[in-house]
Amino acid sequence: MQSRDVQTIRVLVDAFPGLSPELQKAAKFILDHPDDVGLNSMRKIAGQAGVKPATVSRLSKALGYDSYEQLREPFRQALRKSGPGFARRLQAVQRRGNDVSHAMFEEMRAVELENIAGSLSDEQFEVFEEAAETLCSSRRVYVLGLRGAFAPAFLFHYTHQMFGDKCQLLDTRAGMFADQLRGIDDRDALVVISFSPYTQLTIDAVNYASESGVQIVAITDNLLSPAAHAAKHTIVVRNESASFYHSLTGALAVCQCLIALLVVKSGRDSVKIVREAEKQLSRISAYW
Amino acid sequence: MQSRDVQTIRVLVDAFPGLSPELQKAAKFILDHPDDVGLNSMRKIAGQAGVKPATVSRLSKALGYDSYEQLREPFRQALRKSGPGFARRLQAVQRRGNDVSHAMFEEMRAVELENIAGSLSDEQFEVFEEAAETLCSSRRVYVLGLRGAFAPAFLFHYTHQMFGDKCQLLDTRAGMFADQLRGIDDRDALVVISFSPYTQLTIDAVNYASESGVQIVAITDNLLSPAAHAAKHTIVVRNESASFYHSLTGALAVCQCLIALLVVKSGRDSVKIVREAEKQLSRISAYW
DNA sequence: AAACACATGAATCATTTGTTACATTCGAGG
DNA sequence: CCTCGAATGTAACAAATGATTCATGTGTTT
Repeated sequence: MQSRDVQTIRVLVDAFPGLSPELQKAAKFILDHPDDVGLNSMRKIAGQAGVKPATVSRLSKALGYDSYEQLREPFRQALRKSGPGFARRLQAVQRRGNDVSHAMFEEMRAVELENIAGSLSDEQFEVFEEAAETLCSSRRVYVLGLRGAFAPAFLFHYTHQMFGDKCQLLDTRAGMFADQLRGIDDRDALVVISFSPYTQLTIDAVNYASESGVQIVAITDNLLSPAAHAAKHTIVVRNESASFYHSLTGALAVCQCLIALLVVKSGRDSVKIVREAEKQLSRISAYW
Repeated sequence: MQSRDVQTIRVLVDAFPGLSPELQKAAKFILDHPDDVGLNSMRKIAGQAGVKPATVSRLSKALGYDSYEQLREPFRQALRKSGPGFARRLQAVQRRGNDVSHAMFEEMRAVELENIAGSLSDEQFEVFEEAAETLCSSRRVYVLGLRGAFAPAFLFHYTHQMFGDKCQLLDTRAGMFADQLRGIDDRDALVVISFSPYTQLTIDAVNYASESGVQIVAITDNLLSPAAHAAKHTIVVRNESASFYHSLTGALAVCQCLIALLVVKSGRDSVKIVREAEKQLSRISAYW
């Protein structure tokens, strides 16, 4: 499962038959250990391949590259998990002279795809799992998201409320914010969604909740976020944007995902939930 | 995000509060760009982090490592796609009986990626473009989304309001719904977000707006949707879900994209908008 | 205000890295 | 046998890297 899509590999295979024995030895090692090429120095590669450093240098030229660095670069890019976003961004900026809107459109799509992939990455699955566990076993679940983060917070609450009544959405309406937190303790959980620049009120609420022993699930943009400081579980969301404000697509996806895991853990039947909800709603003629 | 399971990251987060400002700057960069740490030299890291090379060296010691190489090693291991990292990943997945959860997690990611790609498809770009044009030239922009669709509707309004004051979010609070639509005519536009099963109230509002000659931009799941019936522009959103309720990720992405195009069309400077908004917010100490 | 600890920056050092010029080896053809 | 030429090894070089030392700032305590 290595980096097979490096174009250098094709160059290597094609040129292989015409190479001298020592160069072939070096080439074979590179084909067998592409990851090492991206990570180690030329001398290390040469050592592991049982070849002199100069041979690797010569191989680079023999393949048509100017230097070992040129041969190495594609392998390093392939190692990156967060794709070549920067290069693509630069390209998009350059094209902005021609068709501003369409270039931006394409860039936004690419960025949003990376936001999703980055936010729902396998590395974070365990955190999702544990967070869902915590939320499942807690008495009440409070949800807090202000400003832009209110959108995913709202959806979390709205969806959670469809299969359970222990979720409460915190908001600032009518200045009743603090009242909503009264009586919370370590049997409760708080889902806080906050991104830089962090809202003071959110941080205050998190600190208060933390002092009350509440289990906190932070959905934020950074492990060092003040929202994550007192959190038991921190889900890091990617919120890059091609426009002027942070994207909240990743946060929304995370919320939906968390809810889905929560439903599974609670042992509820998903289909049944929808049925019930729709039946109740149609009774009050909410549907078309 | 990226390779989170590097134990160094925990060390970094734990030690962070006790670090000096410059060391924190370096530490933050490492947390934000773990891949780069594995790939680039200390001097490159320092340069990108806006810090002197010596600072990164000092950071290594401050964290308890003997050298930068020691701090770097875990990141390099995490980058390898084969080798010990792969085994560890498998182990993590196999642990406990969370196969079901993990399978669902992976499916959700895949589905959400398709939702984004499908909603922000090239075929729809023209509709985006024209819709943005309509919204840009209209007197007022009303936004309507009920139930789950309220999340993207809210974000649309919230973001729009940052660079213009002609946007109004329609909601059902206090039963004042109809009052908000009073006085609209063909100089106004309505962004309606609605998915099956369509809320009756939404459809009623669309019909009323349509009779008033309002330009309607429909963000919905189907060209035949009742919300799209009277619409001038219809953006079709993909809202597949691996769980029990429709995904709204695509709708949110669409809203963000629409706003971005709107900003471009209005000729406003994106950076300036953010500056102004942040300045105003920090003045009322909303930030941390 | 003085003294102090500490953080930061600049400069320096030894080491490592990639390249290249040169020497050596090896095999084929006269 | 010798020579030529390519392939390979060796060594030397400049550039870059990481660490360390020293000097300068910066804020705090007495």
